[in-house]
Amino acid sequence: MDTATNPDVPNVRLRQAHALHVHFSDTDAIPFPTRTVGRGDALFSTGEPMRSLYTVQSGCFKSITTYPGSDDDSPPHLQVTSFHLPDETLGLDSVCTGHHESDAVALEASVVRIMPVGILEPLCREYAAMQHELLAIMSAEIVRASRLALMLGTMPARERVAAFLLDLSERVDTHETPSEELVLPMTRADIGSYLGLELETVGRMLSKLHREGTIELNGRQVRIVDRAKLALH
Amino acid sequence: MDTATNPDVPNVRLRQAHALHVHFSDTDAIPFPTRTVGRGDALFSTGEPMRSLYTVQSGCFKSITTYPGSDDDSPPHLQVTSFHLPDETLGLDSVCTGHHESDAVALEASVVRIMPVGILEPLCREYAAMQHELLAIMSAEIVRASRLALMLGTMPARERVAAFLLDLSERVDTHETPSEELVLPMTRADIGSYLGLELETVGRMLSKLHREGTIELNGRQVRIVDRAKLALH
DNA sequence: CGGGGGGTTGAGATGTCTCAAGGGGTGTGG
DNA sequence: CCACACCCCTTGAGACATCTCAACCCCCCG
Repeated sequence: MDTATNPDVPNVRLRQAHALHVHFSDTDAIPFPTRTVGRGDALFSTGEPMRSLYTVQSGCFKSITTYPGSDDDSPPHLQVTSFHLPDETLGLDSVCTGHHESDAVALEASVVRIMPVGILEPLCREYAAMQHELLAIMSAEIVRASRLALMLGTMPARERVAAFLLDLSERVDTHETPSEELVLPMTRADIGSYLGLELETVGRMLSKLHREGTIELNGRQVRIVDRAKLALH
Repeated sequence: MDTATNPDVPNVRLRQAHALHVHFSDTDAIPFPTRTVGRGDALFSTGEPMRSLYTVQSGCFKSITTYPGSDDDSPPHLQVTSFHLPDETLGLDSVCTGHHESDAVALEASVVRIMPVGILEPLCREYAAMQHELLAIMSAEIVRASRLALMLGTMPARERVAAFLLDLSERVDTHETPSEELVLPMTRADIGSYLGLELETVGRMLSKLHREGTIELNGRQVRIVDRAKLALH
């Protein structure tokens, strides 16, 4: 069942073992409809019945999970659980209950491809490769979420921010080589929520990395100067 | 695609929306082989090729994820990413790469049912309900991992321990009603690793809950006295 | 020109970690 | 049967990282 070698399943494209993002290569040919979402608008919201899976074509999204406050009047916990760049799939957390378990909000004007489940599941039953792809995507998502949990559980703030930058830079690469130049589409608060830090802490760590010469920093513009040092702590 | 109402998919059994654990009800009838694992032994280890999925029949496992240390000589990060009680499924993180991404270690003498993927995938293609179950289980796992990440990112130590106890008590219930009495099969260090805390902190929080009368505590024996108060912080 | 969102930086409060000591089981070998 | 070692757990005290609160800046937009 090795996706790299199994001749029965040639179409799973793992972007990078590291980044753990995949997309449906088979579906590229199928003329699924698209939808445009404005900055700050929700593609879907928690509790809505799931109708489709979505693949980002352009733009960027954040997924927000709500956890009911311990008591009724206390504010519920909120957290950004993932960011979704082009070619990545949204909505996988909803398969188990049939309802979305998170909000998907566009960080900028974005376009998604809509893959209705009514079409997807029969397709999967018919084509082994397709079924395997869907399973692989979901499995990758499990690993991704576990990695995040691990990071939140074990790494200090500085390493979290560094790892975040590295992960992002590897995911935005359109060519084979990761790009050193990136523009963060999200706020410090979004990053902090994702990393389990306060926005001030995120800012401080970015500033520190800047002062040390590991990155260049200008608002949301980041340039990775010393990738090795970034990975090395 | 609502698992509760869709007549095409009657067999998904969600134990509780909260616990987010499911099992293959269809496969109960199939005489899959079993395997016995001794306390402390690994059911599988990171990097091994995946051959099967496993369902716990009796006993308990922990999944350990390894994250390579930032530099080569520093010790790698380790974290317990989940515990697996009877009826729960192990090995789902390996579908994407075809290799196990974690170690599964028995916390006590345990028995698992072995479901070879070579049998499982064709089965899924043939039976819509089966396919849907597998997808639902994996999706549930995504939500579970995201919840864990959320908890690690936002909750203070005390709430983490409380949530852990509640989650466990809901998962061990063999009857309809959650049991107030539970025996923790794992060490404080295991719990701490899972919750992103040090073992001393876990112990202190348990002691504090005990002093407040929220739980009774005697080593690994826990009795939930005031479930409401436990949930309420 | 005023307002609001996003970002930076500082200083004190606080929660968790670290280090350390000691107690209770259990298994093993003398 | 005892002695010892080892593992697990508990508790304390100080160190440290991050959070909290606050002030200020910039920029964009109405």
